[in-house]
Amino acid sequence: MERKEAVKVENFVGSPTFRSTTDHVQTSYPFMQGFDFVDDKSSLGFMELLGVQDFSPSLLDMIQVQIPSVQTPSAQVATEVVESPPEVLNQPATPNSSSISSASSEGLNDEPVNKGVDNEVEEQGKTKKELKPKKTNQKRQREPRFAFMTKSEVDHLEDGYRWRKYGQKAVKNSPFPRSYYRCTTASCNVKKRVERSFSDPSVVVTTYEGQHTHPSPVMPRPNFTGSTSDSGFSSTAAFAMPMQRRLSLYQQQPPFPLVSLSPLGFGYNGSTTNAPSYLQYENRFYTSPGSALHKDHGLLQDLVPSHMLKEE
DNA sequence: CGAGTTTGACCTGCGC
DNA sequence: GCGCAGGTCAAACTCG
Repeated sequence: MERKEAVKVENFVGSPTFRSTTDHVQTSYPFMQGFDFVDDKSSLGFMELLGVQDFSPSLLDMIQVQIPSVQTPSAQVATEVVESPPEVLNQPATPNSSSISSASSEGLNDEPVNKGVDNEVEEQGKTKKELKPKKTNQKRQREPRFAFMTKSEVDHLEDGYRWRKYGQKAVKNSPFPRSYYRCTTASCNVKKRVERSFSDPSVVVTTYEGQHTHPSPVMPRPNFTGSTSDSGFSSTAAFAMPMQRRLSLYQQQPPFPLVSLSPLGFGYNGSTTNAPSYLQYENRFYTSPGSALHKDHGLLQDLVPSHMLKEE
C-alpha cells in the first residue's frame, strides 16, 4: 500500500484559484457547475453550500444533472432524489478540493437510502458462503449514486469520512482497477468506488452510493484562508453533498456530457490517515463536447446513458 | 494489537 | 445454461 503524501490545500475558498503547498498541484475554477438545485426553493444549492453565491445565470444554464441510466434508463428521467431531513444530511462528502461531478441518482425510486440497522445486521451477520439471503423475486436495490470526476493524482480522495477498502477489481476496457470502499462507521452503509478514467488517467471517478447516517467523523478543520463558517464551511455540512435534496432532472438532452462541478470538498485535509488532498481541475475538459467522457468506460459508462455517449 | 489493505475466491446479474 | 463482468467477502498481511 502506498503512502500518499498529504498535501495541504489552502487559499481556495472565495478565490478562483488555489494551490497546494506542492508546486505540481493547482486547481482553478474558471467557472462552476453544480447539481441542479435551482428549483429547490427550500434548500441551499450546491453553490450556496460552497459559499459561492455569486455566479451568473449563464453558468446555471450549464449545470447538468445526469440522468440515471443503469437500471432503468428511460424511466429514470424526471425522478427525484428523496429529500431527507436535515439531520441526515451527511451526504457523501465531495472529494477534497474541486472536482467535476456527474450526478447519478440511480435507483431513485427504490427504497429510501436508509436500509436500517436490521438490514445491515442481516447482511453482516451472515457470511456469503453460508447463505446469501438474496431475495429472489427482488432485484437488489441500489442506493442512489453520485459520481464525481476529479482530476487528481491520488485515487482515494479525502472527503471527511473514513473509508475502508474492501475490494479491488480490474475493470474491463480499463487498465486501471476499481477500488471499493465502505464507510468505516458502524451502521453506516455508504460505499464508494474509485477508479481512474480510462481515457484520462489523471481523472479519478469516485462514485458514492448511499447516505451517511452519521456526521463526519473528522471534523473539518479547513485549512484554507478566507473560509468562515458563514460561508458555509463549518462542520460537516460544508462537506455534505446534497444528495437527498430534490433534484430536478432534465428531460431534454444536455448539450454536452452531463458533467458538473462537485459540491467541492474544497481540499479537505483532515486528520484522517492518508490525507492526500489535492486536485487538479481543468474545466474545459469536462464541459466540452467530445471530451474524454465520451470514451470513458467502466463507471462512467455505468453512469452515463449509453445513448448519450453515442449521440454526441 | 487494532485498523486498514491486498488479493484470490466466490456470488450475482445479465446478455447471448 | 453458460460465460463474462461487476461486486463482495474474508483470510492473510502490513503498518503504526
